[in-house]
Amino acid sequence: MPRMSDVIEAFIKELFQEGSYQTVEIQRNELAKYFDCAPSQISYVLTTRFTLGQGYRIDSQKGGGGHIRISRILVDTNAQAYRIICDQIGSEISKNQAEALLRHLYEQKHINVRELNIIKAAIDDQVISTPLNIKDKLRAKIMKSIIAVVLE
Amino acid sequence: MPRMSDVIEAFIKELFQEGSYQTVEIQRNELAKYFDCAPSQISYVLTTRFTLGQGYRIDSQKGGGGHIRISRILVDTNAQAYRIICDQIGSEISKNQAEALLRHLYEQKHINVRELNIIKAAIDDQVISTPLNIKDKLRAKIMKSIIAVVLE
DNA sequence: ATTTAAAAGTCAAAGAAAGTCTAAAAGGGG
DNA sequence: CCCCTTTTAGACTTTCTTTGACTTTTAAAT
Repeated sequence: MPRMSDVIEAFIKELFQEGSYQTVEIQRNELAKYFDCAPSQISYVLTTRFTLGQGYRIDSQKGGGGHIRISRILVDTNAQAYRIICDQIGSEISKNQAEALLRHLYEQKHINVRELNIIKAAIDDQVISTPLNIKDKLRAKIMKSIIAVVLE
Repeated sequence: MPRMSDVIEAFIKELFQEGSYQTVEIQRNELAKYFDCAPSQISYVLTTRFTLGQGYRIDSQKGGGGHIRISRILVDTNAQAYRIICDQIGSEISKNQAEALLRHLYEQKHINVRELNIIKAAIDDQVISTPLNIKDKLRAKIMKSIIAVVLE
């Protein structure tokens, strides 16, 4: 059973593909009706899968004729990308968030598959598990260190 | 009576056979129900029989629609090389030893400069420094995990 | 201006997985 | 037979997803 959230995520990313838009507009209730889910699930997808670190910005308007606009952000320098990503990572980051971020770096062709796998291997949950439970902190540090290299 | 764990192990390995997949996805509760055992027994089988050293990587997702993905890495030729390197690494490795090893991998053209730098970034002393002083242990785990990828 | 209705936002509870930890049971070697 | 290791079971925890009730904002209608 595929997750609804994944389906919705894929659907929205499809919209970007078609005609290679930088911006996509949706109506939350419409989309919810289309997928037969709660409107707040659309919000959930947006906040977990279309974050700044993943290269998207959301803005929206309430009220009649309201809508949600999802924009792919353009970063012109690697330094800028680095800063945004570091902000997103913060002082700790879960496996999931980290992988979402890596997927984005891959999609943007900052890293290739092999590099993707190397990095995943480095931040793997089992690998960095320690007596103290500081996995997420550790992962954040490793990620930042590596990303500095790949955006060099 | 054959051990349940062995049966489950064989079953999962069967799945790899069918169609020669490199990756197999299971649902822990499903499988447990199928074999009429505790879900945690599935976990037990995975942690004892599908370790990195045995050439597998596990990766999972909790929550609705969650699953466990088991990937087979390292086919025979490289498996041997891998074991040798792992033995060399042991349960801990200093920064210097690690870098010597990486230099060697580089000279043997198993990794390129960029990959070398990525890996160095991951095992950097500052990066993996922890409250308890388990840097070298941590580094050993990270190295082993990454090397499995680069020998793939 | 005021009201109304049509959006989107928020938050918390319920649900659906997998993970962890420990105790008990079963095997196996000496 | 006894001790040590491996296996099995189960209770409890953590993480992620889904749902729904309630709130806020705003355009349109009166």
